Parts: sequence; C-alpha cells; structure tokens
Amino acid sequence: MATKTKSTAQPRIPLSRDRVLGAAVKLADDAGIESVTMRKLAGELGVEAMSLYYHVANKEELLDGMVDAIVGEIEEDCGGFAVPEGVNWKEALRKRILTARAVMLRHRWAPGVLETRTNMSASMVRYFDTLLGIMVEAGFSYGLGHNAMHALGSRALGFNQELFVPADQGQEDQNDEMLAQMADQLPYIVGMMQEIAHDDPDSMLGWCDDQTEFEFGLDLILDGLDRLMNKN
Amino acid sequence: MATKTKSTAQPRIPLSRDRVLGAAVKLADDAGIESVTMRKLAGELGVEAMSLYYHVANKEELLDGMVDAIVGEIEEDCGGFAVPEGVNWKEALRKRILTARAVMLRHRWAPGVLETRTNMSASMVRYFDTLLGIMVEAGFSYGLGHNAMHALGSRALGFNQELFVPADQGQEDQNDEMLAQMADQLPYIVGMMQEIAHDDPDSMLGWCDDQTEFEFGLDLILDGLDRLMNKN
DNA sequence: ACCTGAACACCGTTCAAGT
DNA sequence: ACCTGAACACCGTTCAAGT
Repeated sequence: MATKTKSTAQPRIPLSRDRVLGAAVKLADDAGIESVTMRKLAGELGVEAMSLYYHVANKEELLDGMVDAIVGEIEEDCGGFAVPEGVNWKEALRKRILTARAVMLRHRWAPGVLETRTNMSASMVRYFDTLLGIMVEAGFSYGLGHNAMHALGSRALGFNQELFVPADQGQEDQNDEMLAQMADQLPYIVGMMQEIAHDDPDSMLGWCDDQTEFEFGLDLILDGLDRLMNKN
Repeated sequence: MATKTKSTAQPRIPLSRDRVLGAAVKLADDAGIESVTMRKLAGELGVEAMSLYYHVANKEELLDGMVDAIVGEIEEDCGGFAVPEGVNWKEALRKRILTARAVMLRHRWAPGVLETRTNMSASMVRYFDTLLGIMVEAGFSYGLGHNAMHALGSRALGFNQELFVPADQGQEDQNDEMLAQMADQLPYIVGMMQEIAHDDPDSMLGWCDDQTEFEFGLDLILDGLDRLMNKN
C-alpha cells in the first residue's frame, strides 16, 4: 500500500559486485572497518542485508574483494605492474613501496584487514611478482630475492605495524609529573622522551613522524640488500 | 530441586582474574582465538558468562590481560627485564628477540591480538624499555635508538606478519600444471618456485623456513644499525 | 563479595519466497 | 535474475536479583 516514491522516483541502479565493494571501501574509509557489517553496508546501498549475498558469497569474500580494490589502486598509481627495464632496482622498489604506502594512508583500515586474509589474492601475488621481478632483473638470485621479500614483510605493501605507541602520551597536561613517576620503571624511554621534549618542546607529534620512520626502516633493509648483492 | 552433585562435590575453586586469564590463554592455544568468547570461556571455567565480568571489565580488557600474560612469559624466559651490563648489544638484543619469538610460537594467536591493542600494556612498555636500554648503554643516541625500535617494529616482539603466502601452494598434486598456468602471469614467482623445487623437490616446506627468514631479516636490520653506529 | 537469569541490541547466515 | 522477510545461532553487555 501507499506509493513507493522515495524522492524523485529513482530508477534504482541495480546492485553489482563492484558497487558493493566500492560502497564497502567507502564505508570503511568514512566510518571505520568496524562499521562494515552486512546490515550497515546494505543500508548504505539502500537495500536489504540479504541482497548482498547475491553478489558476494559471504563476509570473508567481501573483505577479500576490498583488499583487491586496494591493490587495484596501487596498480593504478604505479602505472601498471609491469617490471620496468633498465632502472635502478633500489629506486624502483622504493618508488613502488612508497606508492603502496600512500594508498594505505588513504585507507587506514587496509593493513588490519590485510593481515587477517588467509591466502593472498591474485592481484596481490602479481604485485609481489613485480617486486621480485625488479630484483631478479637486477641480478638478485631467487634465494636472495626470496629472503628480501621476507625481510621486507608488510613493508613491501607500505606499512609497518606500530606497536610502539606508549600509552596515552597524547595528553600533555600532566606530562612532567607522569614522566617523573615513570622514570624509575622506564628510565630509557623516559630519557628518550625528555631529550625529544628538549629538542622540540611543543611537538612530540612531529618527532614520531611515521613517514620518516618508515623510510628509515625501509632504507636500512634496502641498503642491507644492496651490500649483500655487491658481495657476490 | 535435585542435588547439585557434579562428580565428587568439588568445593569449586573461586574465580579470580588470574584464573580467567589463564583459562583464556589456554583456550586460545588449544582452540584458536576465535573460540575465546565470553560464553565459551565461562563454560571452560564451569561458570556463567556474566560471572567473568566480575573479574574483567569487558572483552577488550580480557585481551589486554592475555597479552600481559604473554609478556610475562617473555620476561620469565629472559630471566627478567633488567638491562644486562657489559654485553654486546647486538647479541643481547638478538637473544631477547629470539626468546620473544619462541613465546609467540607457543601462542600463535598472540601476534594477531597484539596488533589490535590500541595502547601498549605497562609490561610491554617495560620490555621495550630494556631493548632501548641495551642500545643506549652501548652508545646509541636516543634518536638512533628510536629509529631502531621503529625499524624493528613487530620483529622486536619476535614476529613478522607473513603476507607472502601465495594461495594454496600446499597441495602438490597438480603442482606442475598450475605452475605452467601461472607462468605468464607470475614469471618471477614461478621461476623462484621452480628453482626451489629443483634444489629440493620434495619439500617446499623446508625452503620457506620461517625461523631462517626471520633471522635473516633481523640480522639485516641489526647489521644495518651496527654500521650506522660505527659511522659516528 | 561473588555469581546468575533474563533480556537487549547487535552480528553473519540460511532458506523459502516474492517479483 | 535479482531482491526480500522471517528465522536461527551466535555475539558482547546491562541490570536487577540471588546467595
């Protein structure tokens, strides 16, 4: 009963796998990954939860698809995954990895989801294949290339889990008191933080610049590989 | 009505935070972290789900407590977290990190849970403090020590997320056909796998030895830090 | 002080049914 | 071919109540 008019009688675009995945990515970007439930995602698409199952087998496959979408963005931003010819391997790897990182920064939920995937998607394997290809074409043995991939770990995809976020250091209100309290338990961390505060009093933030830290670690590994390469 | 006898009228040990956490760790070890629900955990303790809330504020705090228990094991296996005197920093770090790794291998769910914690537990900060302490006492500046911690990332706790698990390579049934199929899409990975198969046909497993790979990456970083140290 | 029962607001998912 | 309603088996959590 009653009319079905919802504003200007939209013809209602039919759902599709791509629309579902696109909406899921957007929802995760805007509201966090914990908001990506079948019901809420359906709501976002103006549809019932059960309709999603027509386009996606289940939630795991939805998450797999979201990851694929992210790898697609990396591929696009890299201008394709073909192995470039006659380039410096270190620069080529570095460029790709920092491109991947830029994508991860746009989709902060992606690293967490990635870590829960049990087997790698086809597109991600292709990404890794080019990374390996860049090394092999530059003269890496397969063995060293393999070791290199493991050494890079998640850094190959542009992220590095930050475990080192000492509890609530954000609030600078009671900073000094707190530091004094912790000083005997955590002498070195407190020392580190004090030296920082000394160098740059009003921004603890700028000090722990993720990008700088990421590149430090990345270059440490790339330089280490370089040295192993030239040893042969 | 009826009697309450359950086997030999156990006096029933009262619950405690430690018993709850211990049971949670055991349940995760035995049945996987996805089995650690308030209801199942309560069941394991012969108690109603709601009883747990008397000893633990909510599920997040339960997970925090489980992480603390794991850090406790690391501390025990390290013989305490005190910064050792007059030792080689590289060996001291390496020993601690490999000890942490051994604990993680006993509790395979721990890395995943660790990554979901939003702020570090007190005991984990203490662990990191000694790592930093070992470096600082060996002459690292706080800045280099800080960089080193980030470069190590999760490796400091003995794990490194394995993203490089190309889909279902376990089944060796149709291995050759599959490799041929993938060869054009993934030339380098296939090349890598064939070289391996050639060297050691009947054990893909031995090749991707996590421990070896972990140590390769760890040493790459430690050696890189060593070089930066001696540059000053 | 410690534990529980009933209830609530969520999940993912199945299945038979609608158009 | 595509979408839905009702229902099921789970979650974490609250709250008032039992001993």
